[in-house]
Amino acid sequence: MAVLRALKEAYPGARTELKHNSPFQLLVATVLSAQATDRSVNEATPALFARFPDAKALAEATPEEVEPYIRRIGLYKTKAKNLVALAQRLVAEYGGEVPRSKEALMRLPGVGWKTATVVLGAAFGVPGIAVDTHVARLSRRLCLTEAKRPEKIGRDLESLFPKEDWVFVHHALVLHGRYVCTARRPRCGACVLAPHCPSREA
DNA sequence: ATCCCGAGGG
DNA sequence: CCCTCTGGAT
Repeated sequence: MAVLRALKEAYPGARTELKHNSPFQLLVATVLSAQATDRSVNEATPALFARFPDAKALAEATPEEVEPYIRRIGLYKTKAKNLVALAQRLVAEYGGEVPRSKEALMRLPGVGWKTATVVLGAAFGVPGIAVDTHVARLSRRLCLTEAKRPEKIGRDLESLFPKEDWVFVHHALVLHGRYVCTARRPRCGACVLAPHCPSREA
């Protein structure tokens, strides 16, 4: 598929830009990234992970202790409460490790379908195309789907690309959405996908 | 459908 | 000022 070839050339080895040193840290960073820029998350997590390096450390904290580290990310009260509860459940139910099934991940507070799919792919190499605001927007513009629900968009995309490329496609579309096919003023003149895009602007 | 929410861009 | 940012829970 032409879109896949263009993405591979433009974003070779695309992967998450969220700073992390373990599956636990990736899970926390991904929860924090909801409705936030990865930049704001990456500015907060070094200090957060220095103070709470693993699930055990975070499980012993209170939400009020966590809030100052993540306040500038936004939605901080909900996220602080979710992260502490999440860490406590990792310790209580999974020996402090991150579970490797989507069902188990989605039972954790603050973790929905998108976050679970991202963590499985990025941390454990489980194939899947997570659909966030960028992937949804680009899929619409490229007319790769007509669906609106993220799970359905994901299934449509997975039917279009080889399974071994699913995780790459997710990250490449996110990067392309972040830097080129932006929500407000897409830079169609600099877009490697423009030849294949029905929505391109002159 | 609504709420959570700070920060940067246009 | 308004829109957007790798959403999830109610």
